[in-house]
Amino acid sequence: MSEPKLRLIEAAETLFADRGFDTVSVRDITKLAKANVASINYHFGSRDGLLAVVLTRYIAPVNEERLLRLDQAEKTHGNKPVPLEVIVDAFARPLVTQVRKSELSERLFYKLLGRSFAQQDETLPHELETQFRVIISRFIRALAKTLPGVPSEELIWRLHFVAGAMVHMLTHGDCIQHLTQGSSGTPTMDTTISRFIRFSAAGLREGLEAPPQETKGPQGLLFDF
Amino acid sequence: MSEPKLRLIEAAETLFADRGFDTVSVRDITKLAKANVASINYHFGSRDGLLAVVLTRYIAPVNEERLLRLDQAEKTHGNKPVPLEVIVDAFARPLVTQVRKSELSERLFYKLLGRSFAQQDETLPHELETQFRVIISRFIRALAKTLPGVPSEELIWRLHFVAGAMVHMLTHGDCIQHLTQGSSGTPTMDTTISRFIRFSAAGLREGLEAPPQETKGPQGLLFDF
DNA sequence: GTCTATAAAGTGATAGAC
DNA sequence: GTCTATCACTTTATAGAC
Repeated sequence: MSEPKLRLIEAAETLFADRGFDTVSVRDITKLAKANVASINYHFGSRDGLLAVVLTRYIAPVNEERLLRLDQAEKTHGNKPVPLEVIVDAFARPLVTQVRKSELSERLFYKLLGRSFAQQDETLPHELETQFRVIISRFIRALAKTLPGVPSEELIWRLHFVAGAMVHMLTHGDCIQHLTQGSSGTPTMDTTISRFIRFSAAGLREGLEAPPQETKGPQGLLFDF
Repeated sequence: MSEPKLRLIEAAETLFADRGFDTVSVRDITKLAKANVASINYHFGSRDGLLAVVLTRYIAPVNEERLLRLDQAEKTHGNKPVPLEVIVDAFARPLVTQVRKSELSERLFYKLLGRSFAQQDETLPHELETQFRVIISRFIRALAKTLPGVPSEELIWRLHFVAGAMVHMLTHGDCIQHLTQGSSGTPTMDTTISRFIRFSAAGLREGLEAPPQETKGPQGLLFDF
């Protein structure tokens, strides 16, 4: 990847994260990247071409890592169901690991991904739409194994509630952090994700009796939230 | 309110709900409303003036009803803590009651409110920003009474997870409904809200032991989810 | 209140020189 | 690959006739 091309991508990421995908112009991006106005069309064909690159760049690795972690968790647990906390962890943890591989600040990275996950219209590259379908069906399958009594329609809704909570955490995280700050120093995304996992797992588990002693083994051990 | 002015508002609601707040032009709106291009500036001063009206029109009543329902619930429960399901119901149920008072279709109404709740930048009218702050602190207070062991920082995050799940339910409800449909007829928003309430209450309750007999009275009775 | 015409600025994209 | 100049179009807003 040529250096100016990368500069355009990074400028676009910054502006899209900050102001949304619709209100940033080609001129805004080229100005921030100190490139000339024609460069976006030269390198990406169009503004939409650049947007597709930006949308895909971090989400694709996150989605890959989600599937990898879920596979790994299922291998670890043999034919026993994977604990809900582990499933949600596989869903959310890749955000934290991928932010470290990026050049963006934590704040911008999370905003960008939050906006991308919330995206629904035809702007979304076909590749990502497919990925999301795979992710959903794959995680639903894992959830169904852990929660055999819950109908799949119910599971689908619950997974989307989890996804919604995650998107909101990403897009509003800085405001919320600002609201709560002062009480206990600077919370990092790690503690936030822990909160998120505990909340989501409890919501997913809803309706089940508190795990009695005999099922506590597979569900409660080896897990330190 | 003059009739053409109302037509402009309703056209704007339809288009904003469908395509978002940024990509709809004054011309799109006046065309759909069969009004003159200058009419928006005449009636609302500017495009932003109309947007502020649209944003406030349904959210303000929803927020008022939220507070009313929560007050009512606390009165009903005397000095006992309000069950989590009742608190979440007060938070979400106004969506269903207000959709009936609107002229919009259910689908558009929910999309519009979802987009409005997700809004965060300076576009948000100052009045709404204040309302949201009141709502959050009021519901946090109620939650703190029901969950005395949970630190307020944790409660704030959990309430925002609930809000995020709600926004996602509103904005993606039609897609999700489409995904799950076929298995059990046409789910209405009422059943979806029930799912949402059960999920959210369980997430909020996380960490507490399953309510033993002596606390089951105030928490479990008179409630039919 | 309604309408046309138009101002003033911004938009994405491209031709063509270097 | 880079850059300027420019095209064709859209944007919000407004002046001024009716």
